Formats: sequence, C-alpha cells, structure tokens
Amino acid sequence: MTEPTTKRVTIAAVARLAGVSPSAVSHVFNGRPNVSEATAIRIRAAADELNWRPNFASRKVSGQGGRSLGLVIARSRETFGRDPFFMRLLAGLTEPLSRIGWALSLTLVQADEEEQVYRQWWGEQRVDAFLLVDVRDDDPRLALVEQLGAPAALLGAPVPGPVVSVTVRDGSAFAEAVEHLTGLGHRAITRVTDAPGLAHTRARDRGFRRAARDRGVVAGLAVWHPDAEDPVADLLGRLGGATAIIVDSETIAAEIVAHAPEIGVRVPEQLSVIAWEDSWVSSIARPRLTAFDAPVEESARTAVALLERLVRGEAVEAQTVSGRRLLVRESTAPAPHTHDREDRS
Amino acid sequence: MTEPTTKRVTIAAVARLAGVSPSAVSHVFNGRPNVSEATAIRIRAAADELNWRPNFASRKVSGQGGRSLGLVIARSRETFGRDPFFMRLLAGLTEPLSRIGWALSLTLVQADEEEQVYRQWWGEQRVDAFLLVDVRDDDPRLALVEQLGAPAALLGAPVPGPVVSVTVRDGSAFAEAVEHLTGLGHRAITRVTDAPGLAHTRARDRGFRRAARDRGVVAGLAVWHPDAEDPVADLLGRLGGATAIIVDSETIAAEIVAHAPEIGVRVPEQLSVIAWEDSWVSSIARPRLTAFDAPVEESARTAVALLERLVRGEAVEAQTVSGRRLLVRESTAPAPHTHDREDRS
DNA sequence: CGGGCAAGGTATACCGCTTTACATCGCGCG
DNA sequence: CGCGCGATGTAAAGCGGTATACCTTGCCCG
Repeated sequence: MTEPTTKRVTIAAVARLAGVSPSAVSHVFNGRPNVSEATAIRIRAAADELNWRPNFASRKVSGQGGRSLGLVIARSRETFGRDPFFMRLLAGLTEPLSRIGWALSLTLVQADEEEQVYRQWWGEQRVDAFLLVDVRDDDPRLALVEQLGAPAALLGAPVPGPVVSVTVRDGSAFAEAVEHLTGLGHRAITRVTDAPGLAHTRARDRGFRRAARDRGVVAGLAVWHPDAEDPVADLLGRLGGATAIIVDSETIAAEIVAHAPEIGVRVPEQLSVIAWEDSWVSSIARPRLTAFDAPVEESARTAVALLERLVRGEAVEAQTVSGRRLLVRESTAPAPHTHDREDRS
Repeated sequence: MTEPTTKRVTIAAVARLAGVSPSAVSHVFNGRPNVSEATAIRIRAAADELNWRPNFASRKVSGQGGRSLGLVIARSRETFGRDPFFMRLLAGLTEPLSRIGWALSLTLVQADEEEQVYRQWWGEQRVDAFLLVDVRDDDPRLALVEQLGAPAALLGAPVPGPVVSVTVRDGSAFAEAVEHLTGLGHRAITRVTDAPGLAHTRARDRGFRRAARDRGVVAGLAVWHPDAEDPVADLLGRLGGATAIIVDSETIAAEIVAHAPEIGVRVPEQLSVIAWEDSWVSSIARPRLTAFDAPVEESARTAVALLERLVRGEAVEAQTVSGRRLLVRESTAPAPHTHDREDRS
C-alpha cells in the first residue's frame, strides 16, 4: 500500500544532475564559499528539481548536529491537559524553532522516569538541547544536564547553578496585584498554589510576601488539594480571614469561581479572585476572571534563542522577559464589610 | 560553561570494554542471534557502565530508520490552544510512542505552509511517518503523503484513497444524543460546528441527519463564526426553532452556556446544549455541560500501533475505536413549551 | 578419524552527508 | 614568458552505527 514508490534521492543524485561532485552540493547547502555563484544556482536548481534536502540524520552523524530541542514534561495526562500554559508554550516554541530549522521532540513522563529519559535522549543524540520546565528547588535535572554536558535552559525562576534561565519578571506584577486589591479595600490576601515544590512557586511566594508587607497586608499561602472530595470547599475552609486570593493556576481559579457560589461563597462579593495566568479559560468563566497575562510566547522565543546560542557554544546569560499585565475583569470587587477591617486603615 | 565534559561514548568504546567487536555490540542491541547469552550479558554490562545507547541519527543513516512520528498541526496558536482535544491527543500519543522508543516531532504551521513542511520533514528524513489530523475532504495531504511514499494515518473520518484511518465510531452516539434530547421533548435540534470543511465534520453531519430522520426530528446545521462581534448572539440568532444544539467543540459549548444567559437565553431552560467532546472544561462551565466523551487516548494508541506496522511494511487496515459515552450533566433539560411542538407527536 | 555443520564472532562494506586536504586552472605580474 | 596565487572544485576520510559475508571452533557422526 505505502510502498516507497521512488528510491530516496541523495546528494549524489543532485550532484550528478548538476554535473558536479557531492562535495560541491554540500558546500552550497552549508553556505560555505568555494563555489561560484553560477554553479551554486545550478546546484540549487537541481536540488529543487529532485526535491532534495539534506538528510537530517546524516548531517547529525557527520558533525552538523544541533537541530533538535527536547521537551520532557513530567506531568500526568490529567494535569498536563488542564493547564493551558502548556498549549501556549508549545505553540510559542514551535514558531521560533521552525524559523531556525529545529525539530521539537516532546514527551510526557512520570516523575520517576524523568532523569532516565533525559539520559536516553541525550545518549542517543536524539536531541541537542533541553528546555526544562516545572523546575523544583534542588531539581536533580540541573546536575544531570550539567553532568551530561547537555545545553539546557530553564523556564521559570532562576536557580543556583550553571543552568541558564528565562524568567518572567514578576516583581512589579505582585505590587500591581496587591495594589489593585488594597485599592478595593482588601487587607488579607492569600496566594493559592497547586505546585508548592516548584522553584518559581517559591519565587512567587517571596514576591508576594514582599508586596504584601510593603502595603501592610496580611499575606497567606494555601495549597490546593485536588484530591479532596470537594477541593474548593476544602480550600475555602483554609482561607482564614482572607477576602481575596491570587491563584497560580488559571484552571483552578476557574473552578473556584464556578463552584464557590454553590457552597455559599459569592464571587466577587465575598471573595475576590485573581488568576496568575490568562488564556481563553478566563473568558468562559463567570464571573470573568481578573487575571495576569504572562508573555509565554516571548519566553518561548527567548528560550529558543538562548538554546541556539548555547548549542553553538556561545556564552549566554540568564534572561528576563517582562510583559505581565493585569487584566481587570469581574472576579475582583470591593472587600466585604467586616468589623475589624473597618477599624483599621 | 556547558562544554561537553566527556567525549561522547561510541559503540567502539563499549566493544573495547566488553572485549568484543563493535558488530557484536550492535547485534546484541538489535536483538539479533549470533551472540551467546554470556557475552550478551557482558556487553550489556559494559554499555550500562559507560551509559551508552545507540546513536539515534547513526541508526537512521544505516538503515535502521523508523523511529519518529511527525505531527503537523495547521492551526493558529489561538485555535490550537483553545481546543483541549490537542492536549489529550499529545498526551495520548506520548505514552505509546515512548513505549516503542519513537520520538514525536511536533509543529504548528499556517495552512499555506503545510505541504511544504511535510515535504521538508520527509525529505530530510526527520520523521518516518505522519499522523494527519484535521483532514478535509479532498485534502491535498492525502495525495502528498502518497506521492512521497510516506507512511501515514489519519485521525477522523475515513476518506477515499489509500491513507488508512483511525475513526471514532460515532453512529450510535448520535442515536444516543438525539434520543436523550427527544426523551426530553425536543423536536428540533441543530448541530453547531466551527470547522465546516473537515472530513469528520461532514461525517458527523451525515450521522446526525440520519439519527434525526429516524426519530422524526428537525435537523439543523449552523456554523460558528468566531469573528462576529458577539459570536454567541450571532449563532443563537440563526438557530431557527431549534430548542437544543449539539456543539462540535467543547470550548464553544462552554462559551455558549456562559454567555447565552447574558443575552436572554437561559440554559438549559430555553436551550439545551450538548458538547461533542469532553474534558475538564465541561466541569468549569455552569451549567455543567452534558457531553460526549471521546476515546482520544485510545485513538492515539491505535494510530501509533498502525503507524508502527506501516513503517515496518506490514499491511494494515482502517481501524475504528469505540467508547463514546454520553455524560448527562446540567446543560440539557426538557424542551420549553411551544404551541406547534405540542400539537405534534 | 576426517568431514560437515551449527554456534559464535569478526571483518568490512556501506548509509548519506560533512569536511579537510589536495588538484586545477586562469590570470596578473615581475 | 614563467611563476604564484586566488578561485573553484574534487577526492577521500570520517561520523557512529548496521548488516552481510565470512571465518573459527568444537563437536557429532559415519
């Protein structure tokens, strides 16, 4: 049925057709001098005619490596699919990669197979660089890529060590978020996270605490427990006196605004909610989510650029991208009246 | 900074350490006979010790190809990200692929670059097979992969021609959906689609029409126009007398149930909504969406199995997977009372 | 006791491309 | 008029494996 109808065309065929040696063809396709413009044109024409392109694998074997990026995501199908961030990331990576002719190799793994996969992909030379996401403090992958000698960059908060990072500047965002809420009269705000172990979660905690302290706000931290019978009720029960929450995950924020009213907590009248990410999800939630938009696509672009330079052996340094913006929609509102709050301020 | 600390280990090093020839190592790693169990063990030990694995590219060059699947998605970042289907697909592909040691190469392209990318990837031997999604009637890719001689399978409705398909059995699902609605008193139902050109959309149309005819229901078809100022209002205005809709896309269904009440159409009291896909999105929508769950992961698994056999040159035939199930939640309810409807039946 | 054969390995020719060293040729210049 | 050199190419040696042909042994058997 799907017999290879035509024998695969090789560089030799192109050379023959153009009346030159294979080396000449190779030279042309690698932008090397040593070939006159006239013959270069003939060669390109021949290649076009035969519809030939240099074999990816062969190039790799003969030194010309560095053309594929590995992305290993250690999440369950469930949580991977629930986070629109990954879609944005994938979409964002794809464009700059194809621009420089790189392939993207993607896989999902379970946490305990993670290092194994990095080892394998690198050992096989299946990929030439790694992009690390969901980095934890003290993440074993940092030492691993270093040991392997694999070019790598991480997306998220910088961590100690040699792995270069692409970070979204959050600092002023927290100031902005907290200010938005204090402006509405909120005096106790809690951050909600679903991934307490991640490095960027910790970084956010710090940023949030500082912003809260500066403004005399009571800062709380609550972890989302997806396995509770009613995760929203569970969370709301642990909120203490907070009248506003800032939720790391947009989907969780959406779940909260959808379900809270059903268990007697009106949003935003009794509880204001800010999502720390933004996507189309914010627009199907009711009330619409006040959210921060993150420059995911730009982070992706930056990371790709970084990795390309790393692969070429150039020196690189950590990058930060900015562009978080608060999108005020309907899930935030003036704080409810409570006696003790009124006394202060 | 990221200097390759260690010279890359090759098959020769392993052979040396194990005291055999490279051929022997190769034989062991390709499950060929001709090596005694004893030496095989020594060889594996040596490979382990050096942490060696056969170089992906080299294998390809020397015949042992067939280890990467290309997935080219011709969608804008926007619509790609909005469709949880793709997340499920990616997650679903990843597991069976890694099980057989295949890589997944992913990219998003604009529609007009699509064929170009297939040509390139195949020409470069970057991938050894393609999985086609979003197939249109008369899709040029069908002829293209045939011409290239590239193993390919498509996800969705079968189309004429040699490209083998993996299809979700929809027939009885329509019966079930229509019956669910007629049971609630609905007599005019409209299908809503956002992708009128796709082959599987057409197949669904047919299935729906048949199911509707068999039950004496007025079947309508409406196309979603995302660029209208208010797409939901626009759609609702074109519904005619339909009291229930079946929406191809879950996100659109979610948008409808979120926004319809805001423009005076209560769901489900005035309009029942069924989503033709299911994911976590259904659970953050209010009312919760009555939806069909599709066996995406199983489709992915089946497609991978198919492609593997194709690559090995074995004969394959189209597969269908079943497992659609109606999840009745809150977006469907008894049809509103209308005079003419009451007269009939 | 010699021949034949299976079992266990090895030598070697690629695979398709890159790359470096080397060959040619035309031409300017002393 | 002959030499040197820049401009163009080409030959050939890998890259890291795979695969096929071929070579040893040891041993069974007539």
